Amino acid sequence: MTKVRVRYAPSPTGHLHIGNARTALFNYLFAKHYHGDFILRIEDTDLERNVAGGEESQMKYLNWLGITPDESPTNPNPKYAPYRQMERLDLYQKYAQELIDAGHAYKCYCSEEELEADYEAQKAQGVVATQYNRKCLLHRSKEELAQLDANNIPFTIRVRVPEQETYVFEDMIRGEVSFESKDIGDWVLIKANGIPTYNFAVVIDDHTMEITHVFRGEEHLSNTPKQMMIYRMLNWDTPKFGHMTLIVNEQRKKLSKRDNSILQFMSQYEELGYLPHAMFNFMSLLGWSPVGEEEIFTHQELIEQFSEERLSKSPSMFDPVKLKWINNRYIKALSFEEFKALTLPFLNKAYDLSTKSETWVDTLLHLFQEQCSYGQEIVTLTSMFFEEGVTLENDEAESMFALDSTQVVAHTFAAHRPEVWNVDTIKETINKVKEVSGFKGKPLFMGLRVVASGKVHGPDLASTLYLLGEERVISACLAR
RNA sequence: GGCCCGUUGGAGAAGCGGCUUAACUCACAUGCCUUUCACGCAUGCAUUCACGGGUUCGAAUCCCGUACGGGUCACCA
Repeated sequence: MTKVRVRYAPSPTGHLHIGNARTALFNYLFAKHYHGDFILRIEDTDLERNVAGGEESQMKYLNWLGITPDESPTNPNPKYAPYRQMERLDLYQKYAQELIDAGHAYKCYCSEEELEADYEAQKAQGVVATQYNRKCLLHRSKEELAQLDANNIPFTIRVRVPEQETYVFEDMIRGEVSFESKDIGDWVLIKANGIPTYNFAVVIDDHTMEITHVFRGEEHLSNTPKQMMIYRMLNWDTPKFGHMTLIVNEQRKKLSKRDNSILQFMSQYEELGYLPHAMFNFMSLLGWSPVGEEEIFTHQELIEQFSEERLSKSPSMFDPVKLKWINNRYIKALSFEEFKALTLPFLNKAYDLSTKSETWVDTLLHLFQEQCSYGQEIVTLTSMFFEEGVTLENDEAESMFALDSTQVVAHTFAAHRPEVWNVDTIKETINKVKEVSGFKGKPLFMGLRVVASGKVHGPDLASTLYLLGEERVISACLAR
């Protein structure tokens, strides 16, 4: 069997998007599972949408995720280089000319205005799936075409779509899929500016780079017959295709980059303090499922377990709750030092820590590692320790606060306040309160908690009181 | 509208003709543990797989139709 070669081919139009990242991930997993190569190719033929730094950003976040290309623009294999389409223009021209010579393609001098007018006319007649009317193939004389050419009228190169051909392929995910050539109009191979369209360039590149398998989003399914016809005309073998499910939002709509209700870029998750391995793990579950019951996997396990046969056909919903859950699992597994390195910058940015001791900060961080689901969450998780005063959070807190036992417990605590304020002495004091007041369990713990913090839930009580600070806790107790 | 794809619990999702009286995960509920909370652990949560028909001894799984949802129809990728 020939070596597996797959590619991820983004256009450098922005940051790495979750959909693209997942495409890259599955291609990578597939390649590594079969000990093949994963190639990064840049499809920069849309000059208007290219953004400066787009390519670097793609690489940066691929790298962040731990997806390392075996070949890329910055790490080329001379046999296949270059890896940017704009550097391969000669190649596309060469094959376009070959197709013209063979009668499979022709020059089209129709202007955009003409085309638009024609599409409008077709629509007026009730045609919804408009196609090019083949004016330049059928309805212009040789003389007219020569004249247009002599006048340097800009032209595109269109493929002459064969009559009555059927394009059947065995999709690695969907099984047999077929399309009819009559449903496809003569499409553009080379744009008027001399740059190839995606559907043409991708064929030339995949073939010349010896790509064996192509995993891409479902939105490319209907591009496949267009590409297949080029493979046929050039007498090339097609790679194997696998069309992955769309990632949809809660409204079951394809994730749109303009949809702000969901964070969709790797950069955003990095900024929020999500862990790359958790993202990697989460995305692997978007349209793929493992064999067993476990859902948490390392890189290596994912590579070993990955199988294209377990790729799903139905759309997968992007579930931020599950992402948080997975990320929390990874955060729990962090060493305290790692957790601190992750969260401290967020804390520092949000609050003034200059008056706090290192012990105080460490105690705080220790307390929340279990429940923290992403770096920045530490800010909201710990907000009560940076606020002035106490606000009862809800009805439950209010009724707890109102209990007589609560008053007794609070005053007893204040009366027996420890000489030195730390977690151990506070624990001793709580026990002292138990002895003196006779209250234990819920009335004791909840009472103190609600008086000091206004909340009925929270981390370990002694640590909470310690962090809240002696002055605040005692004055709150006395005020009750 | 043409073409293509999908439809399993509150959510994700397994299932590929009998081992399924439908895994697993999240969420939710209850119990245990913990002097409180959280963590953890245990248990519960679809008599049913969009709907209708068919094939079969047997169907969530195969076939046909209907409904609903989605994708795509560019000189974008």
